[in-house]
Amino acid sequence: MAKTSKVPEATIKRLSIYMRVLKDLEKRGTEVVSSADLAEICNINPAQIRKDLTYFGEFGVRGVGYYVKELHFDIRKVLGLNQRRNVVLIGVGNLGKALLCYRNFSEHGYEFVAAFDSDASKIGEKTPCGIIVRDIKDLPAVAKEFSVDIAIITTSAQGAQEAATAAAAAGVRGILNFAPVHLSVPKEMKVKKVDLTTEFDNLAYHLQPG
Amino acid sequence: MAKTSKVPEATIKRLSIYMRVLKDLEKRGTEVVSSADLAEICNINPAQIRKDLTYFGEFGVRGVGYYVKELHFDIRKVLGLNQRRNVVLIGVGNLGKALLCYRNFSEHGYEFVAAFDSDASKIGEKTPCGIIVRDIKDLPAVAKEFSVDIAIITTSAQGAQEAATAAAAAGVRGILNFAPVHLSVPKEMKVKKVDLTTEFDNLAYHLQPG
DNA sequence: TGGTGTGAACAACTTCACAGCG
DNA sequence: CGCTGTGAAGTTGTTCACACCA
Repeated sequence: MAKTSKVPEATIKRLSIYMRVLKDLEKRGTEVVSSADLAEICNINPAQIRKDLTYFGEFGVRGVGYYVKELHFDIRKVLGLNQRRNVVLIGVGNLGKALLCYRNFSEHGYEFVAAFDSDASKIGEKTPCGIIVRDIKDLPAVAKEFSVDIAIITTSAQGAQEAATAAAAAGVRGILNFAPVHLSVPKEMKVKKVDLTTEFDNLAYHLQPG
Repeated sequence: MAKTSKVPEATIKRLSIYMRVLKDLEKRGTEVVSSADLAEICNINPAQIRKDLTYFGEFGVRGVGYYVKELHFDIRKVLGLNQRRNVVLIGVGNLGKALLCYRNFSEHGYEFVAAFDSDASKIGEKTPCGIIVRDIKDLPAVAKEFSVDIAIITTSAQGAQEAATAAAAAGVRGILNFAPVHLSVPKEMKVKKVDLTTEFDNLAYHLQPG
């Protein structure tokens, strides 16, 4: 199996969606699911689903479909979700505080181990969820102690590049960036950007007549 | 100008990014910018930028570049950002509360006019930012009073479809969905999905060796 | 029979390369 | 001369259609 010939980024994104649906189906006791069923639930073309899966192996049974439990397990493995991940957050503003409290992450195996800010007046502050804000200077020590591999950046646009550079220096390898700027990082790192204002602008565009 | 022959969704997304950069350049007093300069800042191919712009007109001057102020104005117009937009939020959990406090939205012309929940115990509660949680049943009245065109859904996965249906019935035309489910809506509506767990999973995948 | 796995056709988007113009 | 605007080429991702097999 696993001939990683060249997997589209979009496929990875969808695998994560399939996984969530499978988790749900498993909880409900569904044993078998076809690509057509999954397609219906996710609103994705069935052929797309089959193709996505075959990038990583042959998980289905012809004439039957996919065994839910088995496929769920296999996708988890493909995505590397069989271990919990330690996460830090940099930039404890409103959005940062909210994400620290967002329980969903922990349920999916992502654990906040620390939060940082460069604003001296915030350091030592205890966030609603019980995490204490630390000086960004402590990041390398924390990253080493907890083996942190993901950083969430929720600083202002101005502070984001500095945060990314600090994360890179501390050995963090993945960044989820909420600041509205492009980040330059070493090529072995992976950055994903979430740009909420862009999403709004996009809706605004489509709201226009004509 | 404006021959809307068929604009890629990706182009709209990028226009929003260009706009933010132009806003910044304008503030700094830069008068002219070339596609190469913009490309550098946004980390996008220059030809891509020129092509994106020509979907909506000829904004540049050959041999010179683009006048920052002018282009900024023109893109705002294209995106339909010359009016403020009223927004409601449905589902006042942690994430919902945080978004209500997120000042950035207001700075970009998006104004929260109300927040809703279906949980009776939350109704009447005042969020940190001063918005009072209302019964979801009041949505139609509020939508009519304020001419709401965008709803943010931050309910649980279970509550999301119901929220979307309510929004649709109230005449809302755009949805920004943070719940991890596909929403069925009338075809004249536009839904954008923000899936934070999927983003994490994506990072986890890339963290794997090999 | 029914649903997977997959090459081949198709569609969408990106980049190149250069003509055209200030 | 330099940078935009753009057809054409290239690349990437999606859908079709059907062979194949439990």
